[in-house]
Amino acid sequence: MPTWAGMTHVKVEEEDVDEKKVEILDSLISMNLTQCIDSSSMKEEEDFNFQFLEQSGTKLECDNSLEGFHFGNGGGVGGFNEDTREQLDADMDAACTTVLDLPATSSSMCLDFESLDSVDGQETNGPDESIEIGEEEALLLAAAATAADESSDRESIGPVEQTSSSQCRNKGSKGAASSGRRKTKVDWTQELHRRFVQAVEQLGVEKAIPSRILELMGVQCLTRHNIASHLQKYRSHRRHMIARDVEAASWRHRRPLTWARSQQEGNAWLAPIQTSSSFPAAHPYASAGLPTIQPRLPAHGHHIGAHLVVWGHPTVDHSPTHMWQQPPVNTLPFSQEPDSSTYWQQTAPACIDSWTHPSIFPAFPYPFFGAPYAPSFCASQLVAPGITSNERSLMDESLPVALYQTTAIDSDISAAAGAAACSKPSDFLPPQEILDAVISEALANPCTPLPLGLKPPSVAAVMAELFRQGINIVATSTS
DNA sequence: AGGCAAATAT
DNA sequence: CATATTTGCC
Repeated sequence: MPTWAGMTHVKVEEEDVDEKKVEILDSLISMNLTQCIDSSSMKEEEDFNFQFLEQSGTKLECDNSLEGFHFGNGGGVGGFNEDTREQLDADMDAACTTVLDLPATSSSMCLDFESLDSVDGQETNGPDESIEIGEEEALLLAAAATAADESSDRESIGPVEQTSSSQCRNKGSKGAASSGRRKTKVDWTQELHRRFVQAVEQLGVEKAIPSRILELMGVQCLTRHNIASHLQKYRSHRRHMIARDVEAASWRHRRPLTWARSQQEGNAWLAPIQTSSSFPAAHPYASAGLPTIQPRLPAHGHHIGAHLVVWGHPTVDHSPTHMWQQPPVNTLPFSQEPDSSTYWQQTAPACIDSWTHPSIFPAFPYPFFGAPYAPSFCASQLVAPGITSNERSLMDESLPVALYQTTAIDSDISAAAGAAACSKPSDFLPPQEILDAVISEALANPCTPLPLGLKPPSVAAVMAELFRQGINIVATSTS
Protein backbone atom coordinates (compact mmCIF):
# COMPACT_ATOMS: atom_id res chain seq x y z
CA MET A 1 0.00 0.00 0.00
CA PRO A 2 1.23 3.40 -0.88
CA THR A 3 1.70 5.75 1.93
CA TRP A 4 0.63 9.33 1.93
CA ALA A 5 2.57 10.25 4.94
CA GLY A 6 4.79 12.22 2.68
CA MET A 7 2.07 14.66 2.16
CA THR A 8 2.57 16.02 5.58
CA HIS A 9 5.89 17.34 4.51
CA VAL A 10 4.59 19.54 1.83
CA LYS A 11 5.22 23.06 2.76
CA VAL A 12 2.35 25.44 2.89
CA GLU A 13 4.14 28.67 2.37
CA GLU A 14 2.59 29.24 -0.96
CA GLU A 15 -0.85 27.92 -1.09
CA ASP A 16 -1.09 28.14 -4.78
CA VAL A 17 1.98 26.14 -5.25
CA ASP A 18 0.86 23.55 -2.84
CA GLU A 19 -2.46 23.27 -4.40
CA LYS A 20 -0.75 22.62 -7.59
CA LYS A 21 1.25 19.96 -5.93
CA VAL A 22 -1.78 18.29 -4.63
CA GLU A 23 -3.23 18.46 -8.03
CA ILE A 24 -0.23 16.92 -9.58
CA LEU A 25 -0.11 14.21 -7.05
CA ASP A 26 -3.70 13.48 -7.58
CA SER A 27 -3.15 13.28 -11.24
CA LEU A 28 -0.44 10.83 -10.68
CA ILE A 29 -2.66 8.69 -8.59
CA SER A 30 -5.38 8.78 -11.09
CA MET A 31 -3.04 7.73 -13.75
CA ASN A 32 -2.54 4.32 -12.33
CA LEU A 33 1.05 4.82 -12.93
CA THR A 34 2.38 2.66 -10.23
CA GLN A 35 4.22 0.52 -12.66
CA CYS A 36 5.64 3.48 -14.45
CA ILE A 37 7.09 5.30 -11.55
CA ASP A 38 10.06 4.16 -9.73
CA SER A 39 9.39 5.31 -6.26
CA SER A 40 12.99 5.17 -5.28
CA SER A 41 14.11 7.38 -8.08
CA MET A 42 11.27 9.62 -7.30
CA LYS A 43 12.45 10.05 -3.81
CA GLU A 44 15.78 11.22 -4.96
CA GLU A 45 14.22 14.19 -6.55
CA GLU A 46 14.07 16.15 -3.40
CA ASP A 47 13.51 19.32 -5.25
CA PHE A 48 11.49 18.25 -8.08
CA ASN A 49 10.32 21.02 -10.25
CA PHE A 50 7.10 20.68 -12.04
CA GLN A 51 6.38 23.21 -14.60
CA PHE A 52 3.33 23.17 -16.60
CA LEU A 53 2.70 25.11 -19.67
CA GLU A 54 -0.56 26.78 -19.71
CA GLN A 55 -2.46 27.35 -22.85
CA SER A 56 -1.48 30.92 -22.84
CA GLY A 57 2.08 29.90 -23.10
CA THR A 58 2.85 31.18 -19.70
CA LYS A 59 4.26 28.69 -17.43
CA LEU A 60 3.24 27.40 -14.18
CA GLU A 61 6.09 26.86 -11.91
CA CYS A 62 5.73 24.81 -8.90
CA ASP A 63 8.73 25.08 -6.82
CA ASN A 64 8.28 21.78 -5.33
CA SER A 65 9.63 19.53 -2.74
CA LEU A 66 7.66 16.42 -2.42
CA GLU A 67 9.61 14.95 0.31
CA GLY A 68 9.08 11.43 1.29
CA PHE A 69 6.46 10.95 -1.25
CA HIS A 70 5.83 7.40 -2.19
CA PHE A 71 4.09 6.10 -5.13
CA GLY A 72 2.39 2.82 -4.64
CA ASN A 73 5.13 0.34 -4.26
CA GLY A 74 3.58 -2.51 -6.03
CA GLY A 75 0.07 -1.38 -5.47
CA GLY A 76 -0.79 -4.24 -7.69
CA VAL A 77 -0.38 -5.23 -11.23
CA GLY A 78 -1.41 -2.49 -13.54
CA GLY A 79 -2.02 0.02 -10.85
CA PHE A 80 -4.68 0.62 -8.30
CA ASN A 81 -8.07 -0.69 -8.63
CA GLU A 82 -11.00 1.55 -8.16
CA ASP A 83 -11.42 0.85 -4.49
CA THR A 84 -7.82 1.28 -3.64
CA ARG A 85 -7.77 4.52 -5.39
CA GLU A 86 -10.78 5.81 -3.65
CA GLN A 87 -9.19 4.86 -0.41
CA LEU A 88 -6.13 6.76 -1.44
CA ASP A 89 -8.18 9.72 -2.35
CA ALA A 90 -9.82 9.68 0.99
CA ASP A 91 -6.49 9.44 2.70
CA MET A 92 -5.16 12.20 0.65
CA ASP A 93 -8.13 14.37 1.36
CA ALA A 94 -7.71 13.72 5.00
CA ALA A 95 -4.08 14.59 4.82
CA CYS A 96 -4.83 17.76 2.97
CA THR A 97 -7.48 18.94 5.29
CA THR A 98 -6.15 17.95 8.62
CA VAL A 99 -2.49 18.38 8.20
CA LEU A 100 -2.09 20.84 5.46
CA ASP A 101 -5.28 22.66 5.75
CA LEU A 102 -5.58 22.61 2.07
CA PRO A 103 -8.81 22.16 0.32
CA ALA A 104 -9.53 18.52 0.10
CA THR A 105 -9.32 18.51 -3.56
CA SER A 106 -8.99 15.13 -4.87
CA SER A 107 -8.62 17.72 -7.44
CA SER A 108 -8.23 17.53 -11.09
CA MET A 109 -8.29 13.82 -11.24
CA CYS A 110 -7.76 14.17 -14.86
CA LEU A 111 -4.59 14.21 -16.69
CA ASP A 112 -3.35 17.44 -17.82
CA PHE A 113 -3.23 16.41 -21.36
CA GLU A 114 -2.25 19.82 -22.33
CA SER A 115 1.23 19.33 -21.14
CA LEU A 116 1.24 16.07 -22.87
CA ASP A 117 0.47 17.71 -26.12
CA SER A 118 3.84 19.31 -26.30
CA VAL A 119 5.60 16.02 -26.37
CA ASP A 120 3.18 13.60 -27.75
CA GLY A 121 2.63 15.24 -31.03
CA GLN A 122 1.11 12.61 -33.12
CA GLU A 123 -0.81 10.59 -30.74
CA THR A 124 -2.52 7.47 -31.78
CA ASN A 125 -6.05 7.30 -30.80
CA GLY A 126 -8.48 4.58 -31.10
CA PRO A 127 -11.00 2.53 -29.34
CA ASP A 128 -8.51 -0.19 -28.68
CA GLU A 129 -5.90 1.83 -26.99
CA SER A 130 -6.99 1.51 -23.46
CA ILE A 131 -3.77 -0.32 -22.81
CA GLU A 132 -1.76 2.51 -24.14
CA ILE A 133 -3.03 4.84 -21.56
CA GLY A 134 -0.34 3.77 -19.25
CA GLU A 135 2.40 4.70 -21.63
CA GLU A 136 0.69 7.81 -22.65
CA GLU A 137 0.36 8.89 -19.12
CA ALA A 138 3.90 7.99 -18.47
CA LEU A 139 4.68 10.38 -21.22
CA LEU A 140 2.79 12.99 -19.38
CA LEU A 141 5.09 12.58 -16.49
CA ALA A 142 8.06 12.80 -18.73
CA ALA A 143 6.55 15.79 -20.36
CA ALA A 144 6.08 17.51 -17.09
CA ALA A 145 9.59 16.78 -16.05
CA THR A 146 11.06 17.74 -19.36
CA ALA A 147 9.12 20.91 -19.52
CA ALA A 148 10.39 21.70 -16.10
CA ASP A 149 13.96 21.23 -17.10
CA GLU A 150 13.78 23.01 -20.36
CA SER A 151 11.83 26.00 -19.40
CA SER A 152 13.64 26.55 -16.20
CA ASP A 153 16.82 26.65 -18.19
CA ARG A 154 15.76 28.90 -20.89
CA GLU A 155 13.02 30.94 -19.40
CA SER A 156 14.29 31.76 -16.02
CA ILE A 157 15.65 34.99 -17.26
CA GLY A 158 13.74 36.94 -14.78
CA PRO A 159 13.45 36.39 -11.10
CA VAL A 160 11.91 33.08 -10.40
CA GLU A 161 9.90 34.02 -7.39
CA GLN A 162 7.97 36.34 -9.56
CA THR A 163 6.62 33.62 -11.68
CA SER A 164 6.08 31.05 -9.07
CA SER A 165 3.87 33.08 -6.88
CA SER A 166 2.01 35.12 -9.38
CA GLN A 167 1.51 32.59 -12.09
CA CYS A 168 1.03 29.53 -10.09
CA ARG A 169 -2.62 29.88 -9.81
CA ASN A 170 -4.74 27.06 -10.85
CA LYS A 171 -8.43 26.81 -10.69
CA GLY A 172 -7.68 26.66 -7.04
CA SER A 173 -10.56 25.76 -4.87
CA LYS A 174 -9.46 28.02 -2.14
CA GLY A 175 -11.90 28.62 0.58
CA ALA A 176 -14.12 25.69 -0.15
CA ALA A 177 -12.28 23.67 2.39
CA SER A 178 -13.93 20.42 1.59
CA SER A 179 -17.12 20.78 3.45
CA GLY A 180 -19.74 19.16 1.34
CA ARG A 181 -17.34 16.88 -0.40
CA ARG A 182 -18.64 18.05 -3.67
CA LYS A 183 -16.65 16.59 -6.46
CA THR A 184 -13.98 18.79 -7.85
CA LYS A 185 -14.63 19.98 -11.28
CA VAL A 186 -13.28 18.01 -14.10
CA ASP A 187 -11.03 20.05 -16.19
CA TRP A 188 -11.98 19.34 -19.73
CA THR A 189 -8.71 19.98 -21.35
CA GLN A 190 -8.27 20.14 -25.05
CA GLU A 191 -7.01 16.65 -25.15
CA LEU A 192 -9.72 15.28 -22.98
CA HIS A 193 -12.31 16.99 -25.04
CA ARG A 194 -10.70 15.84 -28.20
CA ARG A 195 -11.01 12.30 -27.06
CA PHE A 196 -14.51 12.90 -26.09
CA VAL A 197 -15.44 14.21 -29.48
CA GLN A 198 -13.64 11.43 -31.17
CA ALA A 199 -15.50 8.90 -29.15
CA VAL A 200 -18.78 10.56 -29.83
CA GLU A 201 -18.17 10.66 -33.51
CA GLN A 202 -17.08 7.12 -33.52
CA LEU A 203 -20.31 6.10 -31.95
CA GLY A 204 -22.35 8.46 -33.98
CA VAL A 205 -23.58 11.60 -32.45
CA GLU A 206 -27.03 10.23 -32.04
CA LYS A 207 -26.06 6.94 -30.57
CA ALA A 208 -23.37 8.19 -28.32
CA ILE A 209 -24.15 7.42 -24.74
CA PRO A 210 -22.02 8.16 -21.74
CA SER A 211 -21.01 4.66 -20.91
CA ARG A 212 -19.83 3.92 -24.39
CA ILE A 213 -18.09 7.20 -24.69
CA LEU A 214 -16.30 6.60 -21.48
CA GLU A 215 -15.27 3.24 -22.75
CA LEU A 216 -13.89 4.61 -25.94
CA MET A 217 -12.14 7.46 -24.30
CA GLY A 218 -10.28 5.12 -22.09
CA VAL A 219 -9.74 7.73 -19.46
CA GLN A 220 -10.12 6.30 -16.06
CA CYS A 221 -10.48 9.43 -14.09
CA LEU A 222 -13.82 10.29 -15.57
CA THR A 223 -17.16 9.05 -14.48
CA ARG A 224 -20.19 8.43 -16.52
CA HIS A 225 -21.69 11.45 -14.91
CA ASN A 226 -18.85 13.55 -16.08
CA ILE A 227 -19.33 12.32 -19.56
CA ALA A 228 -23.04 12.72 -19.44
CA SER A 229 -22.67 16.25 -18.37
CA HIS A 230 -20.20 17.04 -21.04
CA LEU A 231 -22.32 15.29 -23.56
CA GLN A 232 -25.24 17.34 -22.55
CA LYS A 233 -23.35 20.46 -23.18
CA TYR A 234 -21.90 19.11 -26.35
CA ARG A 235 -25.27 18.33 -27.77
CA SER A 236 -26.66 21.61 -26.77
CA HIS A 237 -23.80 23.45 -28.33
CA ARG A 238 -24.07 21.40 -31.41
CA ARG A 239 -27.69 22.23 -31.81
CA HIS A 240 -26.89 25.86 -31.50
CA MET A 241 -24.28 25.64 -34.14
CA ILE A 242 -26.41 23.73 -36.52
CA ALA A 243 -29.17 26.19 -36.06
CA ARG A 244 -26.74 28.90 -36.89
CA ASP A 245 -25.63 27.08 -39.94
CA VAL A 246 -29.09 26.76 -41.25
CA GLU A 247 -29.67 30.34 -40.46
CA ALA A 248 -26.63 31.59 -42.22
CA ALA A 249 -27.11 29.33 -45.16
CA SER A 250 -30.57 30.55 -45.70
CA TRP A 251 -29.52 34.11 -45.44
CA ARG A 252 -26.64 33.57 -47.78
CA HIS A 253 -29.06 32.19 -50.18
CA ARG A 254 -31.10 35.28 -50.19
CA ARG A 255 -28.31 37.51 -51.20
CA PRO A 256 -26.40 35.44 -53.67
CA LEU A 257 -25.22 38.56 -55.42
CA THR A 258 -23.53 39.91 -52.39
CA TRP A 259 -21.90 36.65 -51.70
CA ALA A 260 -20.79 36.11 -55.20
CA ARG A 261 -19.24 39.53 -55.37
CA SER A 262 -17.50 39.35 -52.15
CA GLN A 263 -16.05 36.07 -53.10
CA GLN A 264 -14.96 37.26 -56.47
CA GLU A 265 -13.25 40.20 -55.00
CA GLY A 266 -11.55 38.08 -52.50
CA ASN A 267 -13.11 39.67 -49.55
CA ALA A 268 -12.36 37.33 -46.79
CA TRP A 269 -14.84 39.00 -44.57
CA LEU A 270 -17.66 38.01 -46.71
CA ALA A 271 -16.37 34.92 -48.29
CA PRO A 272 -18.87 32.21 -47.79
CA ILE A 273 -18.12 28.57 -47.66
CA GLN A 274 -20.26 26.54 -49.89
CA THR A 275 -22.12 23.57 -48.79
CA SER A 276 -20.11 21.15 -50.77
CA SER A 277 -16.44 21.03 -51.33
CA SER A 278 -16.12 24.23 -53.20
CA PHE A 279 -14.15 26.01 -50.61
CA PRO A 280 -10.45 25.59 -50.44
CA ALA A 281 -9.13 23.95 -47.38
CA ALA A 282 -6.69 26.80 -47.21
CA HIS A 283 -9.11 28.82 -45.22
CA PRO A 284 -11.42 26.48 -43.53
CA TYR A 285 -12.77 29.23 -41.34
CA ALA A 286 -12.65 31.98 -43.86
CA SER A 287 -16.27 32.64 -43.39
CA ALA A 288 -15.24 35.13 -40.79
CA GLY A 289 -17.72 33.72 -38.44
CA LEU A 290 -20.06 32.87 -41.14
CA PRO A 291 -20.98 29.39 -40.32
CA THR A 292 -21.40 26.81 -42.91
CA ILE A 293 -22.57 23.42 -43.62
CA GLN A 294 -19.79 20.98 -43.20
CA PRO A 295 -17.79 20.94 -46.36
CA ARG A 296 -16.28 17.57 -45.77
CA LEU A 297 -18.44 15.10 -44.13
CA PRO A 298 -17.00 12.85 -41.52
CA ALA A 299 -16.90 9.23 -42.37
CA HIS A 300 -19.91 8.70 -40.24
CA GLY A 301 -21.95 10.97 -42.37
CA HIS A 302 -22.82 13.59 -39.86
CA HIS A 303 -23.77 16.80 -41.40
CA ILE A 304 -22.26 19.02 -38.87
CA GLY A 305 -21.39 22.58 -39.43
CA ALA A 306 -17.74 23.07 -40.12
CA HIS A 307 -17.47 25.34 -37.17
CA LEU A 308 -18.15 22.38 -35.02
CA VAL A 309 -14.52 21.98 -35.44
CA VAL A 310 -14.55 24.39 -32.65
CA TRP A 311 -15.82 21.63 -30.60
CA GLY A 312 -12.65 19.88 -31.24
CA HIS A 313 -13.16 17.84 -34.30
CA PRO A 314 -10.30 15.47 -33.79
CA THR A 315 -9.25 15.37 -37.37
CA VAL A 316 -9.16 19.06 -37.89
CA ASP A 317 -8.77 21.07 -34.82
CA HIS A 318 -5.17 21.37 -33.87
CA SER A 319 -5.41 24.98 -33.06
CA PRO A 320 -4.45 26.18 -29.66
CA THR A 321 -7.73 27.91 -29.17
CA HIS A 322 -10.07 26.62 -26.64
CA MET A 323 -12.43 24.03 -27.77
CA TRP A 324 -15.61 25.96 -27.68
CA GLN A 325 -14.12 28.87 -29.33
CA GLN A 326 -14.46 30.01 -32.82
CA PRO A 327 -11.10 29.53 -34.38
CA PRO A 328 -9.35 32.61 -35.59
CA VAL A 329 -9.54 33.37 -39.23
CA ASN A 330 -6.09 33.50 -40.56
CA THR A 331 -7.11 35.31 -43.65
CA LEU A 332 -8.60 38.16 -41.78
CA PRO A 333 -6.57 41.28 -41.88
CA PHE A 334 -7.46 42.31 -38.40
CA SER A 335 -8.36 39.19 -36.64
CA GLN A 336 -7.28 38.96 -33.11
CA GLU A 337 -6.11 35.90 -31.39
CA PRO A 338 -9.04 35.15 -29.22
CA ASP A 339 -8.05 34.78 -25.66
CA SER A 340 -8.47 31.28 -24.54
CA SER A 341 -10.08 32.08 -21.30
CA THR A 342 -13.36 30.49 -21.93
CA TYR A 343 -15.01 27.78 -23.93
CA TRP A 344 -17.99 29.67 -25.06
CA GLN A 345 -16.91 32.48 -27.22
CA GLN A 346 -19.31 31.51 -29.87
CA THR A 347 -22.10 33.93 -29.32
CA ALA A 348 -22.24 37.22 -31.06
CA PRO A 349 -20.70 39.68 -28.65
CA ALA A 350 -17.60 37.68 -28.08
CA CYS A 351 -17.55 36.86 -31.70
CA ILE A 352 -17.29 40.46 -32.48
CA ASP A 353 -14.72 40.91 -29.83
CA SER A 354 -12.44 38.38 -31.24
CA TRP A 355 -13.05 38.93 -34.87
CA THR A 356 -12.97 42.58 -35.28
CA HIS A 357 -10.46 45.13 -34.49
CA PRO A 358 -11.27 47.63 -31.78
CA SER A 359 -9.55 50.52 -33.42
CA ILE A 360 -11.58 50.13 -36.52
CA PHE A 361 -14.85 49.33 -34.92
CA PRO A 362 -14.90 51.26 -31.75
CA ALA A 363 -18.54 50.99 -31.11
CA PHE A 364 -20.72 48.67 -32.93
CA PRO A 365 -23.90 50.47 -33.73
CA TYR A 366 -26.27 47.59 -33.76
CA PRO A 367 -27.48 46.57 -30.38
CA PHE A 368 -29.11 43.47 -31.64
CA PHE A 369 -25.78 41.84 -31.82
CA GLY A 370 -26.21 41.15 -28.24
CA ALA A 371 -28.90 38.73 -29.12
CA PRO A 372 -28.06 35.13 -28.65
CA TYR A 373 -26.56 33.58 -31.69
CA ALA A 374 -26.72 36.75 -33.56
CA PRO A 375 -24.87 35.69 -36.60
CA SER A 376 -21.51 37.14 -37.09
CA PHE A 377 -22.17 37.65 -40.72
CA CYS A 378 -23.80 40.86 -39.85
CA ALA A 379 -20.74 41.99 -38.06
CA SER A 380 -18.55 40.83 -40.84
CA GLN A 381 -20.49 42.63 -43.41
CA LEU A 382 -21.09 45.83 -41.71
CA VAL A 383 -17.62 46.31 -40.57
CA ALA A 384 -15.69 44.60 -43.25
CA PRO A 385 -12.81 46.75 -44.23
CA GLY A 386 -12.25 47.41 -47.85
CA ILE A 387 -15.73 46.82 -48.81
CA THR A 388 -17.10 48.95 -51.55
CA SER A 389 -19.88 51.38 -50.98
CA ASN A 390 -21.79 49.59 -53.62
CA GLU A 391 -21.53 46.42 -51.72
CA ARG A 392 -22.35 48.15 -48.55
CA SER A 393 -25.54 49.49 -49.90
CA LEU A 394 -26.42 46.07 -51.05
CA MET A 395 -25.89 44.87 -47.60
CA ASP A 396 -27.77 47.63 -46.02
CA GLU A 397 -30.58 46.79 -48.24
CA SER A 398 -30.48 43.29 -47.01
CA LEU A 399 -30.10 44.19 -43.43
CA PRO A 400 -33.70 44.00 -42.40
CA VAL A 401 -33.87 40.52 -43.68
CA ALA A 402 -30.77 39.55 -41.91
CA LEU A 403 -32.03 41.27 -38.88
CA TYR A 404 -35.15 39.36 -38.75
CA GLN A 405 -33.50 36.07 -39.20
CA THR A 406 -30.87 36.95 -36.80
CA THR A 407 -32.93 37.86 -33.89
CA ALA A 408 -35.45 35.21 -34.35
CA ILE A 409 -33.01 32.41 -34.58
CA ASP A 410 -33.99 30.95 -31.33
CA SER A 411 -37.47 30.14 -32.26
CA ASP A 412 -38.41 27.12 -34.20
CA ILE A 413 -40.48 29.27 -36.38
CA SER A 414 -37.71 31.47 -37.45
CA ALA A 415 -35.26 28.70 -37.90
CA ALA A 416 -37.62 26.77 -40.00
CA ALA A 417 -38.63 29.88 -41.77
CA GLY A 418 -35.03 30.60 -42.49
CA ALA A 419 -34.75 27.31 -44.19
CA ALA A 420 -38.01 27.73 -45.94
CA ALA A 421 -37.37 31.25 -47.02
CA CYS A 422 -34.82 30.37 -49.62
CA SER A 423 -35.66 31.83 -52.91
CA LYS A 424 -34.93 28.59 -54.61
CA PRO A 425 -35.99 25.85 -52.33
CA SER A 426 -34.44 23.19 -54.44
CA ASP A 427 -31.05 24.77 -53.99
CA PHE A 428 -31.06 24.61 -50.32
CA LEU A 429 -32.66 21.80 -48.52
CA PRO A 430 -30.90 21.10 -45.32
CA PRO A 431 -30.59 17.49 -44.40
CA GLN A 432 -33.27 16.14 -42.20
CA GLU A 433 -30.83 15.82 -39.40
CA ILE A 434 -30.12 19.48 -39.42
CA LEU A 435 -33.72 20.37 -39.58
CA ASP A 436 -34.42 18.13 -36.69
CA ALA A 437 -31.61 19.63 -34.74
CA VAL A 438 -32.77 23.10 -35.48
CA ILE A 439 -36.24 22.32 -34.45
CA SER A 440 -35.34 20.65 -31.27
CA GLU A 441 -32.98 23.45 -30.51
CA ALA A 442 -35.72 25.89 -31.06
CA LEU A 443 -38.10 23.92 -28.99
CA ALA A 444 -35.60 24.05 -26.23
CA ASN A 445 -35.62 27.83 -26.30
CA PRO A 446 -39.05 28.75 -27.45
CA CYS A 447 -39.43 32.02 -25.70
CA THR A 448 -36.42 34.02 -26.56
CA PRO A 449 -37.64 37.55 -27.01
CA LEU A 450 -37.14 39.28 -30.26
CA PRO A 451 -35.30 42.55 -30.05
CA LEU A 452 -36.32 45.57 -32.03
CA GLY A 453 -39.92 44.63 -31.91
CA LEU A 454 -39.61 42.16 -34.68
CA LYS A 455 -42.12 39.47 -34.84
CA PRO A 456 -41.85 36.08 -36.34
CA PRO A 457 -44.30 35.01 -38.95
CA SER A 458 -47.27 33.13 -37.79
CA VAL A 459 -46.87 29.47 -37.16
CA ALA A 460 -49.50 28.76 -39.69
CA ALA A 461 -47.68 30.69 -42.35
CA VAL A 462 -44.46 28.88 -41.71
CA MET A 463 -46.07 25.53 -41.57
CA ALA A 464 -47.82 26.24 -44.79
CA GLU A 465 -44.61 27.23 -46.42
CA LEU A 466 -42.81 24.21 -45.15
CA PHE A 467 -45.58 21.99 -46.22
CA ARG A 468 -45.52 23.51 -49.67
CA GLN A 469 -41.90 22.64 -49.88
CA GLY A 470 -42.47 19.17 -48.77
CA ILE A 471 -40.70 19.58 -45.49
CA ASN A 472 -42.37 17.60 -42.84
CA ILE A 473 -42.05 18.86 -39.36
CA VAL A 474 -42.29 16.02 -36.98
CA ALA A 475 -44.29 17.27 -34.10
CA THR A 476 -42.17 16.54 -31.12
CA SER A 477 -44.43 18.03 -28.60
CA THR A 478 -42.70 17.90 -25.32
CA SER A 479 -45.54 18.81 -23.10
C1' DA B 1 -28.40 3.97 -17.11
C1' DG B 2 -29.57 8.23 -19.85
C1' DG B 3 -31.34 12.78 -20.17
C1' DC B 4 -32.56 16.92 -18.32
C1' DA B 5 -32.77 20.77 -15.32
C1' DA B 6 -31.75 22.76 -10.88
C1' DA B 7 -27.98 23.76 -7.91
C1' DT B 8 -23.63 25.24 -7.24
C1' DA B 9 -18.88 26.63 -8.06
C1' DT B 10 -15.64 29.56 -10.43
C1' DC C 1 -23.16 37.95 -14.00
C1' DA C 2 -22.17 34.18 -17.09
C1' DT C 3 -20.48 29.74 -17.69
C1' DA C 4 -19.03 25.22 -16.54
C1' DT C 5 -19.78 21.25 -13.97
C1' DT C 6 -22.11 18.54 -10.48
C1' DT C 7 -26.20 16.70 -8.47
C1' DG C 8 -30.60 15.05 -8.20
C1' DC C 9 -34.71 13.44 -10.18
C1' DC C 10 -37.54 10.85 -13.46
